Amino acid sequence: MSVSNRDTPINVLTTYYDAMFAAFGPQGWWPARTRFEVIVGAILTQNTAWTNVEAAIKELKAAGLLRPEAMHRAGLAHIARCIRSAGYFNVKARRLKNFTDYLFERHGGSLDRLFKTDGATLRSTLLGLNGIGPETADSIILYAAGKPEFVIDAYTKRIFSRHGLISEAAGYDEVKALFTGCLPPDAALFNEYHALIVVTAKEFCKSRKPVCEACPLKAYLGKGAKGCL
DNA sequence: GACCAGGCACATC
DNA sequence: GATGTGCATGGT
Repeated sequence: MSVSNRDTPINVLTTYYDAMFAAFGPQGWWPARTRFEVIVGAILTQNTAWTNVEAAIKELKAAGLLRPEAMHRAGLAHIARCIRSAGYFNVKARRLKNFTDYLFERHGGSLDRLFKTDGATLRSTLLGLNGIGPETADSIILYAAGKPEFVIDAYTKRIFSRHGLISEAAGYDEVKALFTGCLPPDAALFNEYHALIVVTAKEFCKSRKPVCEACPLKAYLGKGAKGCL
């Protein structure tokens, strides 16, 4: 199958999905055991490599803080010590606590109760919390609550701007509109699509080569594209 | 030793 | 509204 500039955006997005899925198969994200761990990971991975987040989550687990009530009771300094490896540890400790404070003050500490609200209300609620921006909110809604919000991250912007499908300067909502305007609001589809973008980018987009030979999206780089870098 | 990694809030203009 | 800056560790 080929993609050209004359293709409709929906055809392009479908083709890209198929190519990445053929290369990597179903991802079944998020890489976490519980919904709370998804939320913690979403905050800790802000501007941070996932390997550093994994070490921090391991520390939190060892300290028994990977449960909402335990983290809610814990001191900021204790949390910060545990998440040191994830960087920005003072900022992120505050952000984690902001979330659990809200969860206990408004929902009795119950994620079930928090996630019972509809997607749009949940999103504006999360965005109102200090430390939760668009990407973190959408990650929580999609991967912890299981509701269809498409997640836009640095990988998504990088791949799709390199391929000429969005402007390099496009903002979060603009990029998100490309996906939500073309794809049905299906949480399972959004889950797989974003996960496939991340694994593809991690595998190939860090290469210091103009074109990554084995990249599943290599064939779809436009003729005017400068290459993967 | 520089550069980068699945952001976000806040100050300033 | 757009732009700049602080936050910080660990891998390449």
